[in-house]
Amino acid sequence: MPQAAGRTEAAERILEAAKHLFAREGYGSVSIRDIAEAAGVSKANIFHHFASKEELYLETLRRSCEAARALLEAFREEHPCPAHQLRSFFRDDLRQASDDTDGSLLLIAEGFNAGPQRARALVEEVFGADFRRFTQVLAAGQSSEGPWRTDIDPAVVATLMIAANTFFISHREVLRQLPGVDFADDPERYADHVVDILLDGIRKEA
Amino acid sequence: MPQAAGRTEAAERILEAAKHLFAREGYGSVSIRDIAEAAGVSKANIFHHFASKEELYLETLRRSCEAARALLEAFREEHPCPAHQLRSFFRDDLRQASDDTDGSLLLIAEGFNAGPQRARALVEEVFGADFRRFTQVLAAGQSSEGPWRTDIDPAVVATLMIAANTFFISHREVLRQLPGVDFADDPERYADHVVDILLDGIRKEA
DNA sequence: GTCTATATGGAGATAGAC
DNA sequence: GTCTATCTCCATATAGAC
Repeated sequence: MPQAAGRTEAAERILEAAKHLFAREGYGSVSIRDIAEAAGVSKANIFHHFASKEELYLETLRRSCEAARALLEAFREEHPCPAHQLRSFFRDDLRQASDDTDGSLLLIAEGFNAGPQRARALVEEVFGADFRRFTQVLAAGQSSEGPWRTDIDPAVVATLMIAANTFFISHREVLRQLPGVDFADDPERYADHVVDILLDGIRKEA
Repeated sequence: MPQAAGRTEAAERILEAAKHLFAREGYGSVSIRDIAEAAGVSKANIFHHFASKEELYLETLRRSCEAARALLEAFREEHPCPAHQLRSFFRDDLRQASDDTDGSLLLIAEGFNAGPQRARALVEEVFGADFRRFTQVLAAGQSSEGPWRTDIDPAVVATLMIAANTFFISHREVLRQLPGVDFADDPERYADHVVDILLDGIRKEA
């Protein structure tokens, strides 16, 4: 029962196991033996399907990129009110990341301290689309007669949202341990809180 | 010329090299040989000073924790206005992280997808103190007659600030590649933009 | 304290039978 | 396509001379 990209069923299991292990342990800490055991195949079988460990890793990365993009497309939904749009976008963003935690961790880890080449590729493949989505709705809200201040840099707000998402996904357990945090397992509540703050700030209306 | 904790000069060089490599490449991808070459000593010498690779890693981690805490203490400075305090705290936070990028990367990577044990230790050693600093100034600003809204959860704001810091440090190169981002190499400008948004939000004053 | 030399195991990868 | 058996190399770690 071959899968999507013409992969055999075993190859799929290998990719699944590899993705999970790479995401959780990191490339260097995962051995082919680990992956073989998790996937229920022999080591040699992995090299039959993939040229090298590096190639296997890159394939999991490619798939996670594709999945992220596909989910992003799926969530697209327009709404006239910019504030509503921002909230809906950010909720989607967190939901997508939560729906594919391993894939998200893989992408975040890949961007972690990456060099220019890898960072550029990542931005082109995933972060950039997300970022643009945010800056576009922000720019819309700032257009003439829009409801938002024009002295705020949309890039900063978009960065803040991506940072909020990234931290929530990659440091979940740290979040759980922080005193007074009761939203570590409720992405939607977290998302709403964050958007509330971004919209109106913490200062009282004069 | 022995250093602080009674370490010999070579042990210090080893720790320096290990910290840098672990921070940049990740534990699993760094070999004792790599560290030995970077430090200019033999492999055996490393095992003379440190019981194992794991122990060496843990020592770099301990030191980064200490350094982070020391820097945090050093920056402490009170100011009557909560908004000023928040800004000053967040600037300090980013400056501290920038001043010891390797140490910060080490701590962030350690928190990345950590299990409960490691996450708890990290929160007790570093993230917790930072988090508390933020929530305290927030709570102060929310006290009766304080200038801030009381319907905002201080924990969310603190999380947002730590997320903003973490992302800035660990995904710097991604930031550089994002379109319209001109603050990737200017922590203070980034910090000020972020605090401006947190204080007043992006919505126009009605 | 520092080194060279070495032990031992596991890594990534290949050969070849089925 | 899948396996067992094997190759080679490099990993962590130790022994022992200086």
